[in-house]
Parts: sequence; C-alpha cells; structure tokens
Amino acid sequence: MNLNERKLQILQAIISEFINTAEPVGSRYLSKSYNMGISPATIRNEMADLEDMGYLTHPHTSAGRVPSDKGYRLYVDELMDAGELPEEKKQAIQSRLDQARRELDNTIEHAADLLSEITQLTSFAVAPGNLKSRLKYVQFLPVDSNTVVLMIVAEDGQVVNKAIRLSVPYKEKDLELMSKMMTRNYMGKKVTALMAMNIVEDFTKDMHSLSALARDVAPSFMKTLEKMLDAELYMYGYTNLFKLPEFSADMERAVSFLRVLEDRDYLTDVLVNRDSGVIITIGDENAEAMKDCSLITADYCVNGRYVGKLGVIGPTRMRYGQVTSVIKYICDHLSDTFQIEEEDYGKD
Amino acid sequence: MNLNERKLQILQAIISEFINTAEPVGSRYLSKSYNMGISPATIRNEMADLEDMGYLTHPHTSAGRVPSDKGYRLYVDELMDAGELPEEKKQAIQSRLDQARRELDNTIEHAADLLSEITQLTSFAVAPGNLKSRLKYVQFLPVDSNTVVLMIVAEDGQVVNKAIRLSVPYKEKDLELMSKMMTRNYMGKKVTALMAMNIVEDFTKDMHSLSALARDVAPSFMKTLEKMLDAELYMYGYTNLFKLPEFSADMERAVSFLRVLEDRDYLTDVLVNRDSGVIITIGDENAEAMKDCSLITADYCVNGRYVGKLGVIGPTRMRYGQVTSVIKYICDHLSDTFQIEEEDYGKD
DNA sequence: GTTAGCACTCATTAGTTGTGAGTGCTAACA
DNA sequence: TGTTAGCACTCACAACTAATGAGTGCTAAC
Repeated sequence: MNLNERKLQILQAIISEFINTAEPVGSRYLSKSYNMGISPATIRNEMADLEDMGYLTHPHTSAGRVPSDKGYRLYVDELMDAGELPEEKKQAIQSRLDQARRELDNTIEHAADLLSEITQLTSFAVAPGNLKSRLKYVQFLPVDSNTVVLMIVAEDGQVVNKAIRLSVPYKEKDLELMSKMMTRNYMGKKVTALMAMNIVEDFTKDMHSLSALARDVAPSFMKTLEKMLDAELYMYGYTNLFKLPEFSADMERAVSFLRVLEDRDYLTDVLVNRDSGVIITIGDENAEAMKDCSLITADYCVNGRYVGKLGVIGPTRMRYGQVTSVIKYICDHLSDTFQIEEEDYGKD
Repeated sequence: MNLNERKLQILQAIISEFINTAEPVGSRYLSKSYNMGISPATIRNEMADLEDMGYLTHPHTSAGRVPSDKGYRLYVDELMDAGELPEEKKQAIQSRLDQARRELDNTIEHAADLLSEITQLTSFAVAPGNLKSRLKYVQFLPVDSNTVVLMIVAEDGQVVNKAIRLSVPYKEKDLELMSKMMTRNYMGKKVTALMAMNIVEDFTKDMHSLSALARDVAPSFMKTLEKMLDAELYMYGYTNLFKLPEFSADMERAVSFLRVLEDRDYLTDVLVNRDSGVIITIGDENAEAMKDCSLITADYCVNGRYVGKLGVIGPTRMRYGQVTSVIKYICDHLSDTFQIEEEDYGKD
C-alpha cells in the first residue's frame, strides 16, 4: 500500500481540518466541504488505509479520524505551508520588536512575549551560558561590614554577581588585593576549566596572607561561576493553554502539561540540548514527560554567533505552518538586528 | 445579638472543619463529632444567628454552612492558633535553609521553594529595589566592536548590568573616560533622583567630547537604572493549586487564579505596596482580581534592615494558623541568618 | 475502482427518579 | 426563656433510561 496523491490530499484535509476545529473529521463532511469529487464511502476506504499505515487514529468506533503523531510528522515534512509571512504581519512584528533594540536582554524577552501573543501558545526563550566563555576579571566590592559583592565578568560581556556574607572581617585593601590576584590568576581561562580546578586549595596556597577570607569566599566563587554557565529561561503565556478545547475539556491533561512547564530546570535542559535550526518535535518524538506536546524552536544569533533559542510548546494539534513561519521570522529578525551594524560603522 | 462563647466555639468548629475537608459543615455532624453537649437543633439556631451576623453562608438551602470572608477574618484575629512551630519542624526547616547560607539570593529562593513545599500552596518572595539606594559607580566594559556592557553598582551592593549595542564606534579610552565622568557626576546620588533628572541633556552638555557615544547610551542608562528599582519576584509551586478540591472541581476558578499569578508585574506591585509585618488579607479584603484568594506575607531583613517579603497565596480556605507559623518562622530565621554576625567578628 | 445502502457502534444529551444531607419552623419541654 | 424533638421541605447528586446523531465497516451492485 503506498501513499498516492489522493491519500495525501485526504490526509492533508483531515489534518488541517482537525487543527482548526479539534473535532474528529468524518468522511461525509470531507466529501462535502472539500469537494474532491469522490463519495464518503471512497473516502472511508482511503481513511481505513491511512489508519492501517499509522497516519490516523480513531478515538472510538463511531467517531471521525484524528491525526496520529506519525500523521503530523508527514504533514510537517511534506504537506504544510511554512512559507514567508505576509508583509503586513512582518511589519507588525518588526514595529513591536524595534522599540528596545539597543538592549539585548529586553529584546529577547519582548520577542518571546510577542510570540506567545501571536501563536496563543506558551512561548519561551533560552539563552544558554556560553561554555567557551573566558574570564575577564573578578572584583569584590565592599557593601557593609560583613557583606561583599562578588562580580565576575567574562570576555564575551556576560556579568554575574552575588552578594556574599563573610564570617570574618575584611579590609577594603584585602578585597582589592584578592580581586587583583584572582583576576591575574584566572584571566583568559575558560570558565569550564576553572570549575574543574580545585580552586579552594588554590586559594589557600596562593593567598596565604588572605587565607581565612579566601577560604570563606571560595565556595561562593564556584557557585557564581556556575551561574555563568547556567541558561536563562524566559517563559510567557502559559495560561493560553486553557483557551484550547483539548485542555478546557480535560483538566488532568492541562495540569500534567503545566507541571512540565513548572519544572524550569527540566525544560531548560531539554531546550539547551536541542538540535540547531528550525526544529519541530511532535508528541512521542519528545521525551516521555512531553509526549503529548509538540515543540517548535529556532535559533537566534548575535553577530552571527549562536546565542539562544526561541520557541513554543503546545499540544500536538497546533498550526505548525503558521507558527513555524512566525518563529523563523522573529529569529531571523533578531539575528539581523544583532548583526554588526556595518553601515553605521562605515558612516563615521 | 452578640457573639457569646458558644457561638465562637461553633464558628471555630465550622471553620476548622471546613478548612480540613472543603465540605459544607452540617449541624448534626458538628453535634456528634465535637460533642459540645447541645443538639443539632440548637446548633442550627446558633448557625442561623452567625449567618445573620455575616460570619457564615450557605451554598444552597439544603447544604451545610461555609465560612464567609468575615468569618475567616474573625477566625484569624481571635480564634486560630499561630503559635510556635514544634521543635522538629523548626529543625527540618533550618537544616534545609542552612545549606547555602552565605549566598543571599539563593537562600531566599530556597526559602520560597521550601515554603510552597510545606504549605502546598503557591509561594513567592519579593525583593523590592531599594528606593533609597545611592549610586556607587558606573562602568562600561568593552565586549566586541559594537557591544558594551553597562554596569551600575549601588552603595548597598546592588549590581545591575545590561548589554548595549552601539550604533557608533567607540574607543576603549572613551569608555573609560565616560565611566569615570559618570561615576564622578553621579556618585552618591539617589537612583530615584537620577531618574528624575534630564540625563540625556546632561550627557550631551557634560560630555561634548563623547557626544555621539553619550547620546547613544543615555536611554539605556535610564533603563538600567530603572532595573535597579524594579522588584525581583520569585514564585514557586503554582501547580499545587490543582491539588486542592476547590480547584480540581472548578476549572474556571483555577484558571482565573492562574491568570493572576501569570501577571507578574501586577503581583509584584501588590506585594511591594503591602504593609509590613505579618499580614493576612482574606478574600474581598484584596483587590478585585484576587477577591477569591487569601494572602499571607511577612518581612525578612538583612542586618535588621527591611529587605523583602515572603509569603503564600491560596484560596480563602487555607490553614491560616499553620501557614502563618511557618512563614513567621522562616522569615525570622532568614533575618537571624543575615544578622551581622557579631560573635564571629569578636573572635578575631 | 467506486458507490449506495444498511446495520452497527458509541459518545452525548436530556429526562426521570431516588437518595440523603441538611435546613427552617413549630410546638413541646425543662 | 433557652433547648430540643419532630417534620416538612429543599436541593445537589448519582444512577438509570432513552433518544439522538455522527460516523464507521461491510457488502453487493455498478
């Protein structure tokens, strides 16, 4: 049994119909509304074939057909239209994004927010910590008699800081000295390399004059470095899910969905380890916890260098074509915005 | 009609019963289980009085009684027990919190997380930006040919930073110069005062040598200052709500609850503007959007100075006594942990 | 290969009824 | 005068029934 033109046509009709209505699609309706010139009975035969091949299923005997994950996969790969966005939509997105284009972090957050608004799904943006980033300098700032702020700056401009409570008194001079020593010792080293080192020992050896202070600070220093490698996750529109018929009918399902979204560490992990490019994963192609969801993600770049991902998560029934187009466009637009502005530089 | 001892006793019984079961409480059950030595009929008379006084309501004619918001208020003010936590619970909380006690931000997050776990409600912690904070220094760090990081440090140790894309080229020297000029001009000034100033004009006047650069940076500088006054909000356990019977039965209600939680700006605003101390607000005592919720918050301090709030949000039916005890204890413990460690200082 | 016809399935909805928890009221009681 | 037993009444809820209708699968004819 092979997928001839007519079978594909019927599959496409069923899937786009189901995506719109969330109701199982029957043969009679199809025959009428999509006037393909064949009778319901013929369509039923074809449907039965498509079901045998695994592209469709049945919620129960007397219901219409519903796409399976495999069916969606075929749809996404072969049938759907994820073309260019119409010009007016592009304009609308642009004007919304260009408001704060000088600021990297804000822009990404806005983009994610906008994405959830347009798609009416849950959107997220993730900016993984740069594994290759190298330390630029370390600085301790005095705050009050027993609190200092540790600040670490990486060569790529990432800054992390942490307030630290000390159990021993310090002199401003000591802090300065320690800042300088640490900067000298660790400058240019990869953050990952530093984390593998036995810094605590290092500290007490190199900085005997400051040993008590240094020993106090070492664990926090490691924690702060860790923070540098941590990914940042933004998430928007998780109540959008409840507007969808599949969830407003089925509370259980909605809650198990929410629980996945609540586990930010898990979600971050999934996203960070995801392949690059425009990636769509459908239902059981995802890990067990997300086998009822589909994810679409794409990458955005700064100066052509990969920086993070933007995407949506939703039920397997979603407008794959439109959503993909929007995500693609937003990511491309972000990457363009954060391209080195050569024209500007040329001017001066 | 006044609230005699017996009425109070009945009210207390109804409320604690309802808090446990989420089912309307009937007169017969009360008479049997709480053996107060009076018949159901008498209890019914008292109940009718309590209802006239506004402390109870009726979901429908043939149902038992349910506390009203006013009833909960009386309960919270007069009847409930929010005493000391038993020693073993204190121990458990302490040991969970003491893991990362050198790091301020982590500890607060852990505390909020723990709070949601213990209470099985949604917890949050908010650390409002310090309105009195004064600027300590400003620094621009070069990242790549058209990106710099702006870093602002306040006297109290708060650090904010932002990556900024420039449209004009810069020299490292210019950045240094600008950092120095801004630090000199703004050091010791209140952040709120700076925000009221017309910095953009200031910039072009004071720094004519850097005018293009300065003009480019000014709006981002303002935005970054803003960030310094923004409150940080952490939230944990919002799916806990779905475990409660009032929400698993009534989807609508759960969703409208979630929508409130999703609006972080609104929630932050409510929390920041809340009175100090251990505050309980019940049902319609809250703003319209939260008229079905109750909030309990308390403050935590660092070095005796007010720093932020920790609390829970849940349905009006909650274990006010226990939850209040836990929140109080956690806040006190945090404040102790972040008290200047005089003993330690004495040693050296 | 296509289609009309028909029996069959099954979710959904509306209607019906019984049950039980609980109230409010009244009249009798201490 | 406060307390209580008794009883009629209310109303949510669950169980059952029947009707409806959308849709399938199969068969036989075209």
